[in-house]
Amino acid sequence: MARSATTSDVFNAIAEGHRREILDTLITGEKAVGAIVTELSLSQPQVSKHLRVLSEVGLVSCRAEGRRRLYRLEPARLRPTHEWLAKYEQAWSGRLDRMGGYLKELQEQGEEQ
Amino acid sequence: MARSATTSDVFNAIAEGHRREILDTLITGEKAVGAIVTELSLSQPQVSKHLRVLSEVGLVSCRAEGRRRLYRLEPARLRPTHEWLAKYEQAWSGRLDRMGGYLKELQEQGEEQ
DNA sequence: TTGACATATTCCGATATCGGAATATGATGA
DNA sequence: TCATCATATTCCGATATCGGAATATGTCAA
Repeated sequence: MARSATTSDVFNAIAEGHRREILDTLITGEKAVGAIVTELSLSQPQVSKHLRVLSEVGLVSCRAEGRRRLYRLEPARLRPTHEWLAKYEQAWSGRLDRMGGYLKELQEQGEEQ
Repeated sequence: MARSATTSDVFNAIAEGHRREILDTLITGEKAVGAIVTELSLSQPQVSKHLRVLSEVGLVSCRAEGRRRLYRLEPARLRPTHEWLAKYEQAWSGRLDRMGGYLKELQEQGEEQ
């Protein structure tokens, strides 16, 4: 066996720096491929390939507008990753009153607004 | 050029499932290599190699006790990753009212229970 | 239809990865 | 010292990865 496919899970998808930059770029809203190419100074095929990976993992979605394709962030897909990390937040913030606590926080965050 | 080294940053280090399991295992406290091997049913060299990667990235530290080596979590190293994700939390929790209707859906899911 | 534009795909080479098997290192206790 | 336990390292093969170059697909406008 060898390494697991990047295309199969979010953790691997965001392990790539350029892909993270692309996601960062999409925070402000939908963008065409060309816009990303310009903004990040990457090659067009490079961007298309990264977008494909992000798309397969569900981190972005795409709609066609004329001959352009607009990609949009799907931030909800990052939630499990964020929750995985949240467990450790407890550890570094010093609150060690065990699990259960972080679940409440997540819940509160959801209701918060 | 090819892919960037796993050993060089936290994102790549935690992209591997087994390494995440090892970190999860260490949440409760220091553990010897053998204990991890038993707990996760991985081979000993496999665990040692993953620990090496985690160690090089600073996600774990190590101290010797007799002939055993006790590894300990260094959760602070996860903080930048957590912060990178936190930006997106805004997006899925609905505070970015620039985003469309799917945010409301997520919001409802959060309040739902 | 044709040509220009926007994006996606394919082919490729160099390199990294993971896991297994075997072996090396290192500490302990008899 | 020697045998044993605990861990680390090396060598290896199969496979995935990223980026570049070239090319294919698809859409518009004249």
